[in-house]
Amino acid sequence: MPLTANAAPSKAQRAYDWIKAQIMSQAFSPGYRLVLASIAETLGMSVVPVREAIRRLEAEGLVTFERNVGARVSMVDGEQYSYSMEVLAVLEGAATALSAAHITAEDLAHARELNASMEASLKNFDPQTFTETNHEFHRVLACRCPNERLNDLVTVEWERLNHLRTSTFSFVPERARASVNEHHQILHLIETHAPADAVERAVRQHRAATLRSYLSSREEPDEAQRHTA
Amino acid sequence: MPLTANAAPSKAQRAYDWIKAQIMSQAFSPGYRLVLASIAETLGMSVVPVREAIRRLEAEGLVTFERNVGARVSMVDGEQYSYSMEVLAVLEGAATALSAAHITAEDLAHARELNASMEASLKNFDPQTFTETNHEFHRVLACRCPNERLNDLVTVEWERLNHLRTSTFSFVPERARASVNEHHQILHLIETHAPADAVERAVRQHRAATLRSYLSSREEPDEAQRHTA
DNA sequence: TTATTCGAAATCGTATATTATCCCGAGGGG
DNA sequence: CCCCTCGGGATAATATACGATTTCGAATAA
Repeated sequence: MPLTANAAPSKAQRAYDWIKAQIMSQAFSPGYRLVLASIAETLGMSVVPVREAIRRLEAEGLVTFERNVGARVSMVDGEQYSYSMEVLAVLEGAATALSAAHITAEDLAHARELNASMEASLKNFDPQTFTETNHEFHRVLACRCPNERLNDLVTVEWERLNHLRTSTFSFVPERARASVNEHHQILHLIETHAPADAVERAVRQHRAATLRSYLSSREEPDEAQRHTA
Repeated sequence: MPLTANAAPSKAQRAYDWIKAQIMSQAFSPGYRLVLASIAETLGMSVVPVREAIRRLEAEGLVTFERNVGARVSMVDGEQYSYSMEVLAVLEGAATALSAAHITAEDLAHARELNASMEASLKNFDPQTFTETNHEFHRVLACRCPNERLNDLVTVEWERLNHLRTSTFSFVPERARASVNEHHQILHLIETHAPADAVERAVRQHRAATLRSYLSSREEPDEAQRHTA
């Protein structure tokens, strides 16, 4: 029996986890060049496991790869951001609808608590915290979805959006209040056992509204700059 | 300029393409053990590119990996098959709805032709061909969807289902006729510029119906065996 | 007979070494 | 002054080598 009952995750796995963490924490921001040798040295391993880790991240869409040039953290331009938001609207809507029937009273209480916390933080608004709590809120509502595959896809899409600090609420703080109110409505629908497609519509429109806020906010900066300029 | 205008796709890429092709063509069927060294030898390369290829396939869910043991083509049990079908219903519904507004007359004609071909092949029914044409039909309807990310996800999910020859029509040939009829309805909705959510509902229910046929067909074999036993 | 231990074969995991490719700057024509 | 060509440095791509782990069968003891 290998006494390594501890862990010994493979180096490839460690590399994967580490790089992903760096990306999520914005230590590696979009466009950052991932140099195999230097990452390998930092982690005290050879380049082989690092390459494998990067391949996996590539397949997940977190990094882009160019032959003979190397990998970099994916740039997600406004267009791709919109695409991912749209996809997330669809996936999360479906996942939440499927989850609704299995939501427990504790889940609802937890979600309510999270939403209350978001409501409370509307003054002293911190986009970072707000976004995280928002994520947690939706995760709680969707987590009872029995379709594991769907859950995975929701997670991947969240991560894809999250690695941009672009989290919409940084751009559109005004959207936060409306968001909290829509959360109330979604909770109400679930609590009253509304039809699944009503839940789905509500969640999808909730996210679609967030996307619209983001998109219209990309127009205004031009004007704002024109004022200050 | 490198006169290698030819191609020279990287070996890692070649390995990826080759393995994926083997899986899709059922040369490597679910559960097949992917041995690095033998694949490397077959392709005339070392194991390193093969490992990278497998890591990418792993991230896509086509193969599963176990530490110190190796990779094998993913087994997709009935449950996972259902999950993927459900996900595909959601994704394809959304993609087709978004695509509908941009569908050209040629696209419609092409789709109609494909459906006619499916209808014609109802006698001399060949599940394999029918499934392929069915795939092509839906691809044509969804391909104008401007959301690239959504298109990618639809493709991945299709591939995930496809590498099982389980293609539902092998189990439930009776479903084929109903399927063709539903295709007519979907075409009609798109042609008459029905609202996007009507198209989405139609496509989703179309696939959900296929899934139901599959699920109920998994009950009957027991009875059939009881008769013959 | 059955359970257990030992060991060899197969295969994976990782490091190191070698080759190929790209990027960029310096130097030579036009 | 600008364009082209030619190296050198950085880095990726691949090969080879070796150590580590699992697997499985055979030999042995209960």
